[in-house]
Amino acid sequence: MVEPGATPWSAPAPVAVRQSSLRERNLAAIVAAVCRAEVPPSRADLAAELSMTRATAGRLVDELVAARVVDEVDRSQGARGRPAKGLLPGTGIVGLGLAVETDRLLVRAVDLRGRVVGERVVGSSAGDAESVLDALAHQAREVRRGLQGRRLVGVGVALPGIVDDDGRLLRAPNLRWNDVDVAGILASVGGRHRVLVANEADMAALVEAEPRPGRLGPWTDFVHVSAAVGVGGAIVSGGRVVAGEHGAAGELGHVCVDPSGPACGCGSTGCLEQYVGLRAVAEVSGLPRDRVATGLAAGAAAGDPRCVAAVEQVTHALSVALASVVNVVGISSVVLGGHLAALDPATIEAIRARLDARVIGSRWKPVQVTVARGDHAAAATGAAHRALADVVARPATWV
Amino acid sequence: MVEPGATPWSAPAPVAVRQSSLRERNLAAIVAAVCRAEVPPSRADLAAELSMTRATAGRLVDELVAARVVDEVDRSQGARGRPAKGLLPGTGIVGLGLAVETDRLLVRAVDLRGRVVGERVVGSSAGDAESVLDALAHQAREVRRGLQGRRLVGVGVALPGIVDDDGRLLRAPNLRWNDVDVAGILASVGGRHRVLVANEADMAALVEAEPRPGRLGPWTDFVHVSAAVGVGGAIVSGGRVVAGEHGAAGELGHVCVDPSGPACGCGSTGCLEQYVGLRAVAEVSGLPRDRVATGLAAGAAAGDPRCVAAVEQVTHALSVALASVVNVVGISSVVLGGHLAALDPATIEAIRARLDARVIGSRWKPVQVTVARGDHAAAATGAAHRALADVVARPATWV
DNA sequence: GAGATTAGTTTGATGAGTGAACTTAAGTCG
DNA sequence: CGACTTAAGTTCACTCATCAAACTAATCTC
Repeated sequence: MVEPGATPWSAPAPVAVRQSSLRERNLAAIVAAVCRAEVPPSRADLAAELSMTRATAGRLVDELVAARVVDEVDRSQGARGRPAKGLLPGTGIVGLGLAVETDRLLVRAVDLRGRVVGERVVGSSAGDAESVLDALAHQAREVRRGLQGRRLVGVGVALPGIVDDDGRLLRAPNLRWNDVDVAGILASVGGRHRVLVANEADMAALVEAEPRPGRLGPWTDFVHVSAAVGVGGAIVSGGRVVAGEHGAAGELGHVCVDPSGPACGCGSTGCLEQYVGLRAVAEVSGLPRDRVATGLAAGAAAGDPRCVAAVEQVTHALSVALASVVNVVGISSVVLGGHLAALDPATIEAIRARLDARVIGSRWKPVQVTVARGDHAAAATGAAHRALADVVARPATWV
Repeated sequence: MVEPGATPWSAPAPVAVRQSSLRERNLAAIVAAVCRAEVPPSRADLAAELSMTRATAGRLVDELVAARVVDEVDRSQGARGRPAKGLLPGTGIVGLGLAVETDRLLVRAVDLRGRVVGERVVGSSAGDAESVLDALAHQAREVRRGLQGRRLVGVGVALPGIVDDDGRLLRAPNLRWNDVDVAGILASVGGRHRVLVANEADMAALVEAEPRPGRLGPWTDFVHVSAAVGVGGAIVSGGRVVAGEHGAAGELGHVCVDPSGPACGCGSTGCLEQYVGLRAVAEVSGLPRDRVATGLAAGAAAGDPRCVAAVEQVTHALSVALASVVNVVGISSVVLGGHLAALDPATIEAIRARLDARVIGSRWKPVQVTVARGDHAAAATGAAHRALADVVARPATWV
């Protein structure tokens, strides 16, 4: 996953900054502050928080209001002095999120406040990439038509596979797609906007990190496991999804649990996916695939021996694989998503305890394990957030 | 490892930027450009490269020259026009790097050009932390005394253990130290400068990424394995060492190779360290510990069955453990250091090939495996670089 | 030695933020 | 009810870093 502005982190700017960069920077600071605020701040609040003068804050906010990136609302409360006008992320700015899942196509339009302002979900007829993506594009255009004068600022696409920097899907085993130019095929949906393509696990993790655009959730550093037929993952550090060289970071499904374990489609043996993927869990537990999420914990609680065995297998494999991950990336919170989000608290605690035993740093900071918030369209929401992230990061281009 | 203050320019600034930030930023851009240049650039070269005007470049360079952060040199070559004055990183700026190893204490003074301008190596009498660190501080003061008017800008300390953000060594199994306030004990060495403490693997990786301060080496994204009695590691992305929440990232030694393997001191089982650490390799190969680096490859080549077995064990364990790491962090280059740097090319290739088979992204980007440059004081050099990094990142505070 | 060429410097203009004074729109209190 | 207090927002002159362009300096070429 590539960052919006792509000037990496804090690297010494490769090129000089000029006066206009100052303004861009401060516009971004204001948008970020408005997005993360719990209550709508006034211009004066922003000036104090960002240690700029009221004059500057006022001028910049005026520009943002004109561009509809922030909205003014009445904040009539019985305070002394001239009443402040509260500022909120603009509802006139929306991002479009698209997702291809193994059996569904999703489109979501989300505004800067994180509200869903348009949605479509359709079952996908398995088929070749071109026709499935055409169907998706059609749905997206329908959602776009319903936006009623709101400003579309970008399109994100979440895919269950490995994606390169140019928006090409290199490989999606569970879709049986190889080397598909997704960004190119969907370009028409974005109009003049770039179509941002990324792995669904990264997109889902984005929502976990930022439940609303520009507003960090309770977790800013965690490893996100998103389990379905395939097991993916993402590493989030400081509220940002960590990319690998080719956006290939976070392939948790292929961390080795046991080198003498079963062969995996990836060419290796004993991969995590072979223990906790939907296919494996369904087989061991005897549950049909679409009942695993809802039925596994209940089955185990009821004493069904196959369900108990499946839960034990999941617990064991996750604790081994995640311990390696936590030791390597030094991030000690884990969020479980997909069908793993339905595990019961006792199992979660068992995983946590076994992880603690294997993690070298747990003595100073115990490992935390939680489950993802239940959003049936996390990846699509994340894709929309991804599109909106550009406005939050560089509002100057939208003013 | 924590970044030097660095207000990231690209991340949403938590606070407004003002005119002076512009200057700070552009000073940093110039220093970075001077450091990474292959030939000493002129003011005009810098202006062109950074797309600022010659006027601006000239003024900022003048300030840096006055502060001795960059030096002017004659660049008399038969070119037309007024001869340019070349610019090089200043030799008047030095960082001090300290390292505690299991049997040695090292101190190195390095200038901004990456030249060693002072060094001391002494054997360490095993002892309690306080007395060992006092001895180290004494050596450091001696080196500092020999700096002859150069400006000391910081002190870095490399330690074989886990370190927290405040410069406390939490745990160093191979030194048998626990919870030592290293930064506090060594504060006198730094004078008014902060003492920057980090894991030796991170410091060594820094030198691999940046052979000279501010100048990236051939690898900017890699996983660095530093093997000795303990096995540590560091993840370098974009030329920067990735920190975990508590600088605990990169604990490669405790990635699980086989959950049913031997117990490890960390409380887990089958950790990489139990297969490729100096202790394990010495035992399997029958070589004395201090001969492992030099004798292992030779022994295996000569057909010694114990050495062959040791090499096979190392090959197997590294390929399993590193595959997980590469899949998780999405970085496909691996640099082997410590006694692993002495493995012969055939073994390196065998590790590479087995890794390729296990890495999900290898189809698009084959895994690369190389060995570290042989620097007997990599950690101390890295610590000195770490101290100098602050000048490169924020020269304005030194002007 | 005149001319060409490029490095570096000087000078005034521009744009963005600062500080302080000013205006506006409430609530408070006699 | 009207004067006073309080705080938000606005205006305006000022500062500072960069830009643009003219100018000076030093060397090579012919």
